[in-house]
Amino acid sequence: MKKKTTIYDVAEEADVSLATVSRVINGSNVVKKATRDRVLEAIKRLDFKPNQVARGLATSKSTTIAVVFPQSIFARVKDMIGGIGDTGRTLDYSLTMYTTDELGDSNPLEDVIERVVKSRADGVILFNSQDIEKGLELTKQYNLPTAVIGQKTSDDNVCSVYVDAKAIGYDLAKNYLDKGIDDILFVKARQNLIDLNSLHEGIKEAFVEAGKTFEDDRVITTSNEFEQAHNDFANYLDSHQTPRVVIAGYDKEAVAFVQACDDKGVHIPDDLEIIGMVDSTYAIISRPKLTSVHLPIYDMGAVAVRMITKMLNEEEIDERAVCMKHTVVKRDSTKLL
Amino acid sequence: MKKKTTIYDVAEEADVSLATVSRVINGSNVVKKATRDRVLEAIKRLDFKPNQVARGLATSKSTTIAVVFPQSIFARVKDMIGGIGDTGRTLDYSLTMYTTDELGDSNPLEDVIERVVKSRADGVILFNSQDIEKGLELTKQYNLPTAVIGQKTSDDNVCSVYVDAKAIGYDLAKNYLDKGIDDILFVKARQNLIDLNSLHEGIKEAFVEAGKTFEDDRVITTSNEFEQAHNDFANYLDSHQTPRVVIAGYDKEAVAFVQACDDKGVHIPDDLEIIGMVDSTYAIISRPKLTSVHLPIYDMGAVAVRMITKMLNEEEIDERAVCMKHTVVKRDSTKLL
DNA sequence: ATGAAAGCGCTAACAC
DNA sequence: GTGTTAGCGCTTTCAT
Repeated sequence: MKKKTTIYDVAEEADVSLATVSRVINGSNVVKKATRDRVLEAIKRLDFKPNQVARGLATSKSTTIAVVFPQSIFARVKDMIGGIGDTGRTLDYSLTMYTTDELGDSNPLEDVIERVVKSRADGVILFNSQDIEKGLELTKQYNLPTAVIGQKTSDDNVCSVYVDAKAIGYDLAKNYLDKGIDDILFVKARQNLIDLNSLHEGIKEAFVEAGKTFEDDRVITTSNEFEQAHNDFANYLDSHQTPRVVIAGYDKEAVAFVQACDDKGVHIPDDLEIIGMVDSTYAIISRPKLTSVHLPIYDMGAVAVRMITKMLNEEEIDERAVCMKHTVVKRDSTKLL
Repeated sequence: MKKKTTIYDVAEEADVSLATVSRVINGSNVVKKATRDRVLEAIKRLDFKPNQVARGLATSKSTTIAVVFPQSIFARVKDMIGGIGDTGRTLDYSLTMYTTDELGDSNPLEDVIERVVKSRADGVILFNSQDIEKGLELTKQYNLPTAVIGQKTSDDNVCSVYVDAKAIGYDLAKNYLDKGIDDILFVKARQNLIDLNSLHEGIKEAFVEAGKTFEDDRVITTSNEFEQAHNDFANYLDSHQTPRVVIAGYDKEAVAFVQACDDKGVHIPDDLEIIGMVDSTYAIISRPKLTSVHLPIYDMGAVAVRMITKMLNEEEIDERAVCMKHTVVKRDSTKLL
């Protein structure tokens, strides 16, 4: 294992001091052109790659952002990974990946954040989840710049990117209420991109405005596991009157509901209309194709990274909680929308 | 922003030298119990977190493994991320995430590896892809321990985890050939977990053994984009005789084919049998449910990390290319399997 | 415009 | 057992 070439080697090769080499690689413009060229050439000749670790120690910055993922989210966020990855690369930040598991028992968010702190990441990206509050407390305590995806929050050290979940719920419910339909079922499934509690609030609000109430028994909470969800829905349909409209927290569960309807001979969209969320491949695969709330996933990831870097560079931040625009993509599972 | 507490602070607080503190946090067993306790207490009192960056500089190790992902893979590997994440955590390695895009043009693997080298990761995990050879050349050149997922390779500095794609192709084809069916179509789609070229080889081999040849026009290459694939298949069915068996490189494409059949009134599995790969949620969502080749995704991720750490610690490695067992999960899209 | 030297926070010889 | 000290590879004053 041949030793890595260091800044000293380059300095010697170019016959300058290491300070000058440092200046060149950091783009300082005080270096004379001739000298700079000589250094650049030496760098090339020796295939020198500055050691980020040493640089990190010297500057007390790691140019690293930690991304903490609920493991389950991967299936639905490939585009977001794209946004995060591309932006990190563009801004020259490394991304360290931390996973938390579904239930958060064996590897709670708090432990993960401890790790992040030890790693000296400059900032961290968190996803909306049950235990995010505890996480935010910790990042505040460590003064760790934080971006939250999927939930509106802000603080001294935290920014967020989210979609207006309340409006989604409100608009959807109001649309049907206006048409005299109040027979709505809300399928709550674990979801880290849309704050389902707010969405629930929105539905309730629309009902109140219409002089009605959205009862708690119009909410069904289910598993993220397809067959399990499918089962739950089949049971539901067996034991309840078929609702007229289903608002599902995530496309996958919407598809499960569609299939349960299919099994029971409930026709979509004539007997029942259903709306999914996220607008993932599941929405397109479904038969009938799913009407779904589209989220600007890629951009949300990109914005999250950008916000963190702004906090790090103490750039002006006009909005610490950025609301991204969602759109409802109408397909074949609705007709009165 | 209050300054982080360092090993010096702890040393002072505990009234020992920093060397002793270092010994304590590194679990050296030469420290007297009383001293150790005093140090431990000071660490707790000051909430000291050793700086991994400084440690990395001092040891010339980053205890970091870089994971390079084709961005597209995320949707299908959440379990693998689980395996990688859990194992990394257990072994106390950080994981740095690098994404490459679909086409590899704007962010070629080579550039990513340059970044990895700069970051001083101890090792790197790569996925099977078109341009992996160039990547391996580079990691060899930099003497960077590498684990490849999804393709059999090995070298001085590289290990791999893979499934026997050739056997998958061979077994599947042979099964039908033995039953007198040679009307097989192979759907090739981009896939980073199974080496589709080897799979193709396997099919060919079974044909040769049966005294036949598997013609090149029995292979259809398609997009990873669902609607596009669906379209391609619809066109195919319109312009060709309907095959008896379809082997699809990935479940999503298999589902697209199923729907194309559905549109044309081709009955599955009576008229046409179809087999998917990976055994993802798509296989279960499909109607009829898809027979699919199941991969031990989580374990593949875990093994990849473990192999790298073995290389790093110069542990004995009995097998540098580990073949994982796949299984065929029979569901409703086949009947003669 | 360039060099010398003092850190950044930690590990690991080497002393005692 | 514990302390002293020399690095690890780089950035950044401060001189020159």
